[in-house]
Amino acid sequence: MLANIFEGLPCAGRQEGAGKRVKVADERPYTVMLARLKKAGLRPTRQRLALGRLLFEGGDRHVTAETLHKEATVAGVRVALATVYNTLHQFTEAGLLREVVAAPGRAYFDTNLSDHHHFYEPASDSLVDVPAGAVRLAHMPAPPKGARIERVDVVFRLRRSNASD
Amino acid sequence: MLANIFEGLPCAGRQEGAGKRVKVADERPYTVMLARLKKAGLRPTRQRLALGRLLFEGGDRHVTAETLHKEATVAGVRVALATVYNTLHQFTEAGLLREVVAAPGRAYFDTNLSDHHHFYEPASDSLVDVPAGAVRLAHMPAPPKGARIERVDVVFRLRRSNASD
DNA sequence: GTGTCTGCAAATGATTTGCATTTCC
DNA sequence: GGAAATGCAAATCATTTGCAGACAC
Repeated sequence: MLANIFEGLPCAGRQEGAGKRVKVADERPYTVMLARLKKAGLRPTRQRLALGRLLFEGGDRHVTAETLHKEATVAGVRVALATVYNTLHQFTEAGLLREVVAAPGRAYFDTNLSDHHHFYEPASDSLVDVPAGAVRLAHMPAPPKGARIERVDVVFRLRRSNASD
Repeated sequence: MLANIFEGLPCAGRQEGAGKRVKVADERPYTVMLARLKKAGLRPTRQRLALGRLLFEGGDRHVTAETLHKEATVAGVRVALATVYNTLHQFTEAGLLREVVAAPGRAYFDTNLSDHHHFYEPASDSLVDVPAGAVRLAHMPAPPKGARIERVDVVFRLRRSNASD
C-alpha cells in the first residue's frame, strides 16, 4: 500500500559526491519522488520529477494542466504544456492522481487519493474536498445489467449566499 | 423550490384525437411548446420551437449540442450549431433543462427535471437516470462559510463487467 | 544504442463570438 | 421600426497528436 512507499529509503544519509552544494535539504524529497515514480513504472525524467514534487509536496491539491504548468514555469521548471497533460494522465493511470469531473470543459486532478467527494464553487471555479465520512450514501442503485459501479462521484455545487441575498 | 413551469399546461391528459389527419394532431404540441416558451420569457422563434419539441416530446433525454443539432437536421429543421448551443443554455437558464457534468469535455442537457442522479458509462459515453429515491444521501456536509449547497450531483461511473469478471 | 520522453507547433473538438441579415412584436 | 434572434465563419479554449531531437537505462 501507499503507506510503505517511503519506508526504508536511505533518506538520511544520501549525499551527492564532494560538492559545495547546499542542496542537501532537497535531496530527500527528490529521492522520495524518484522511488515513487519507479514504483509506478514511470521513468523518472526531469519533468516528471519536478511536476511530481510540485504536486505531492504541498498537501492535498486540485490542479488543472494549466495551473500546474504555470506553477512549474514560476518554479523555473521548463516543461511543455503537452508534457504536463501527458504527465497528469500517466500519474492518474498509475494511481498517483485522481481525475475529477466537476466543471464543464475543464479537468481537475486531485492529489487526495482517499475516499472523498467535492464542493464545487462555480464563481471561483474551485474545488474543496469533502471527506467521504461526511456524505454517507445510504443506498446504492443497482447498475444496469452487464456493468458494475466502479466509482461514485458526488459534487456539491455551491452558491455564494450573500447576507443581502 | 423549482416552481413548476409545466403547471396548468394541458399536457397531462394525452389523448390523441380521432382522425387520421396528422396536421391537427400537430397543433397541440406546437401550442404547448409555444406557451412553454412564453412562460419562460423566451421569444417563440422557429428554431426554439423546433428544438423544444425535439427535446420535450420524446420523454426523458440526454442530449449534447451536437446530437440535438444532428437530430434537427435529420428532422428537416435548419438551425445553426451555434443557435443550438444558445438555445440549450437559454432553456437551462429558464429552468426547462438541466445541465449535467459527467464526462470531461462534453456538456449534456437533461430534460428530466425531477430530482435524480446518473449512471455514466464511459465506453458508450452515455447517461442513464437514477431516481433520487434510489440513492439516499444520508448526510449532507456543511458547506463552507458564505455559501450554500445549491445542488448535489451524484455520478455512478460504470464499467462493463464481463461474465468472467 | 535503443526505445522512451519531451518540446514544439499544428491539429482537433467543443464551445463562443462578431457581425450582417432575418424575424418577431 | 427596433430589439432580439439567427446563420455563418472565424475565434477561442482545453486538449491531443505528430514528429524530430533529447534523455534514461
